Amino acid sequence: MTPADPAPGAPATLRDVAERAGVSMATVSRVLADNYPVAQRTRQRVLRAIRELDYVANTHARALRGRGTPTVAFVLNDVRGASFAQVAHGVEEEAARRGRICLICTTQGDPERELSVVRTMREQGAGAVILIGGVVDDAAYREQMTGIAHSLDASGSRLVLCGRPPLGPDVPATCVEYDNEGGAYAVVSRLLAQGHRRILFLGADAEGTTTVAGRMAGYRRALADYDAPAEEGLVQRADFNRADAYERLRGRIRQGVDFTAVFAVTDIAAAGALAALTDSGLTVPDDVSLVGYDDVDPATDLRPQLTTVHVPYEELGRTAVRLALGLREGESSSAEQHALLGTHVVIRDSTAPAPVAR
Amino acid sequence: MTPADPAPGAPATLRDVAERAGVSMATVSRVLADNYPVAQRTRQRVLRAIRELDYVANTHARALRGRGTPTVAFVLNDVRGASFAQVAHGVEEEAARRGRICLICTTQGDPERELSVVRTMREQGAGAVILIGGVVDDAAYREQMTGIAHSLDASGSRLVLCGRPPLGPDVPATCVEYDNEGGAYAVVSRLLAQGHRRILFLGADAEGTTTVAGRMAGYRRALADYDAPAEEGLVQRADFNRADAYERLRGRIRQGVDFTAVFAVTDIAAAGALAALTDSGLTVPDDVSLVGYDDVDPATDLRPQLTTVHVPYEELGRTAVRLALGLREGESSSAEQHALLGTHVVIRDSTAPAPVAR
DNA sequence: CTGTTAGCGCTTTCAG
DNA sequence: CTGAAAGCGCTAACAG
Repeated sequence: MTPADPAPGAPATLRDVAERAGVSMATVSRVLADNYPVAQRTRQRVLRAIRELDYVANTHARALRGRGTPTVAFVLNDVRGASFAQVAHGVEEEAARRGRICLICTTQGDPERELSVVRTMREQGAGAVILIGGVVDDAAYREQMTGIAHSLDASGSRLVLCGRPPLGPDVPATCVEYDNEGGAYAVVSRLLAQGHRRILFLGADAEGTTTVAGRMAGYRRALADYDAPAEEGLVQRADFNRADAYERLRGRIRQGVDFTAVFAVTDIAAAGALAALTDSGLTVPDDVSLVGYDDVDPATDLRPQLTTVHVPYEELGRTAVRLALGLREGESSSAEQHALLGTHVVIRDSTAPAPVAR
Repeated sequence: MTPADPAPGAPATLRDVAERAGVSMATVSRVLADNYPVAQRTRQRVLRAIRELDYVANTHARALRGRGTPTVAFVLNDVRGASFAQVAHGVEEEAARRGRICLICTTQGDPERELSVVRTMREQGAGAVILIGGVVDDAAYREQMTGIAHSLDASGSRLVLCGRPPLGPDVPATCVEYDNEGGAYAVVSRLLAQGHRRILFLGADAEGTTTVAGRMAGYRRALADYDAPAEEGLVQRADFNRADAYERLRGRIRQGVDFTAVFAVTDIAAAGALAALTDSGLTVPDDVSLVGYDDVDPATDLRPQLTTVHVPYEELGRTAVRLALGLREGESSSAEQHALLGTHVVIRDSTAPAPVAR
């Protein structure tokens, strides 16, 4: 074995390369960085040594020295959700375009774990930490997030809240929202304009996460504007998944159908709702109209096709990265550190005018 | 400003903490690691300084010194695919359970980018690099992967091929497959047993990726076993998405329906196929039977419900992590570095006996 | 053009 | 129990 060979099991180091090429470490470093004149012959020798030893630079040592590959951290509940996956894709895309690598971490909806993940990201030296998904917006949460925002800011990083309300004017955090409440208002208004008066809200959560709260606010505002009843009884709880939406609505229907339309809080819930309605012998939209929220791909296959609210999820992810990184690079100013993306209703076949008599 | 305060914009370092607490860096380090006796009073002082300075340890410096948070890298085409997202979830889960953080990277199906991502992961010092998704299994690919496997092995890491064929006995790589060909054989056999003879294969790709090739092999073997015609004309090309499957099948139907069943290469393709059949005035399963592959969640909403092949995607991800990390930790032996998970047919409502006459 | 040197922030012997 | 000091692998002055 050549003396310049690295120990087996351990990766080759810059020193190994230097020894094998018969040059100094600095020269190897310069060949790698390619930002300094190096003689052709020397460069060739170094490159050969690199190839022979299958050398790759150690990111950690680089990062320590200041020149680390800046990463973008993206924290979400669960990769399996279609809408969050879309945001993740937007983030990945924009991060890649800017030569950043992207770290995706999941929390399984546990705020505890969210904190620990953010901490890890800070240790990691991420250039931006993007958080997405609804949360329970209480004092404890705001305080904690504000702390994180300041910590991140102090380490030269940036907190981005995506699809969550802003923390306040003095908190150094970027906020990328979509018009959650407006989308709900628009889609429910449409139902009301079609003569529906009793509209079931399906998918209220016990905790009151921001996403659901916003959609419910839009629902309520629309009802108020049309003088429709806003009974507590028309708000139906359900967990954030298809199965629970199905079960809850089936149960509800068994106790009598006192509504002519259903506003499902997500397309996934709408899928469950559609099955529940159909399985109960109700026809959509003739007997009951149905609308969803999110406009995710899988909803394409619902029959009748679902009227829903389109959310620009991918754009949300791209914007988050753009603003956060742009800030450090002078592309965007701190005045632009709040974006509100529009939503719009997509009309398909799951709604019809309310039946005249029931 | 206290002299012990770190420069603004830069994170606090261990030295800052030490100065503020009036102890040596070593002591702080020991408090952090909690693996050495430290006097109660001293520990309290240190902890307070840590809190006051909002200190977090620098991962890179730690990694450099040997005690880095070992990461698991997961490389896939696109987070938006439901099946890959499931694998990703399995990986996340198992990695988290073992205290590893998980780095998810996407390649957009570009082999070039796959290589560069793997390289980055090696620089990063990932404990395992998990690759998933079909590939074109040619000599160039095998050679390249073999190289990567050896490189990773030499750096104390491990390459895991997930849902891809193994590279060979002498290549230090872990392989976690599912019975791709067997699943296709089983589901096509079922169609044949129901009297279907002319079964359209929908979703052949021009390149011949391993996933499609395996499913096609199962299809062919089943046809052969039942003496059914294996005409080239019954193999229909289509890209890996719903829209193309729809278009291709519509076009095909316009030229005449010379088949009684369709085997769609994925559930997503099946969704497109179902729409194409329905839009062409054909009833599933009365006129044409339809089967898919993957058993992903979104397929739940197809009507009629789709008969398909279940693939244990989440388990695939968990197994990948378990084997790769277990190897280094002595839990699994190198003999177990190949796993073949089973698949099975899930019978729902999209198939029926072949019509007697057409 | 190339080599020497001084750290980046942390852990870990080895001496108190 | 605590501190001093040596490096992990790399880059960036500073000298040749």
